[in-house]
Amino acid sequence: MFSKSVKYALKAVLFLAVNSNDKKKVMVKDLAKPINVPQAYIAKVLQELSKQKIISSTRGPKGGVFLDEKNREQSLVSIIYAIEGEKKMTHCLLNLKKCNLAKPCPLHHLANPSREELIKTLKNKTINDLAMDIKSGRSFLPI
Amino acid sequence: MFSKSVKYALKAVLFLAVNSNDKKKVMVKDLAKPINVPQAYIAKVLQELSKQKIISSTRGPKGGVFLDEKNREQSLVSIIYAIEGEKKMTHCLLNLKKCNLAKPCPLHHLANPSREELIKTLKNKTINDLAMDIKSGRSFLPI
DNA sequence: GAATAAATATGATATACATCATATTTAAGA
DNA sequence: TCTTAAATATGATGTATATCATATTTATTC
Repeated sequence: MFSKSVKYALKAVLFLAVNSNDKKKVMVKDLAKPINVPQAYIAKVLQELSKQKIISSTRGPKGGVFLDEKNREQSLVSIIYAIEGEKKMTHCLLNLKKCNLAKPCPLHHLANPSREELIKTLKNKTINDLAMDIKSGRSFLPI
Repeated sequence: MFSKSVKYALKAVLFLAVNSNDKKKVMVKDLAKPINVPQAYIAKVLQELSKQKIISSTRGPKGGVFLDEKNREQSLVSIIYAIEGEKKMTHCLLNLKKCNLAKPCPLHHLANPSREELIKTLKNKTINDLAMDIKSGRSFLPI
């Protein structure tokens, strides 16, 4: 479904949503272990997220990565698209260039409703929404 | 979403559904071009499908690959699972081992309904169903 | 039963994705 | 302003997926 990089990114951002704020930064090495992702790898993913303003960071001593209020209001798709681009989620399921509503591929009408439903859901949910679910015990972020 | 191998498999099977039967076999080389897939690659995929009885084949002169009546009644998921296994479609979206209804991951309730809807749809549709769509002009299999 | 034409089996190469390692930049504190 | 601690940039290695090539098996036809 999603690439590993996207899964790692989602886990990292959710972890930051619960465990950081502009006063409380988290070092990459302290984030890698609890979400069970290789440190060097998640570091690279975080760099990309930082570049695209999905997360915030400061360098040097007392530095770290974190989410500020603006970051928290981003949608979940923004994370996915930041890492693997939009096409992968919206492209024709059979990779047909000419697939469209007027000339749909055999899977188009079958699968697109579910797919579009999923995308809509991911567009409407913010990082903060999910963080509140975790904080209130409605969902969990285990290994 | 799906791997290339799965996409190629789906295209190949749909092509066979429309262009073959037990009296009319298709050679691999005559199948590769119209569905725009490298011949040597689709050959390998077809071998796997044949081994798993998703498609039929005979060797030697006048041989080829084709779908018999039984093949046509298989569901679309059977093709997907034959190539990439079931886990990939049903596993937790964040790859969490312990994700389940009692302790759901943050994406669980969000994404699973759409996902299960899609799987159900793919389970209920047979290859023949889609072949009829193509034959009647309701859907298309272009490049 | 020999020649031929097809799928099948096997393995080699290429490309993309995942992981690891290290040098560079930046900010804090003494 | 020097030292240190953090993220960042860059590149190297490993692994899985995709692609290519070739030898083997099997069925047909003469």
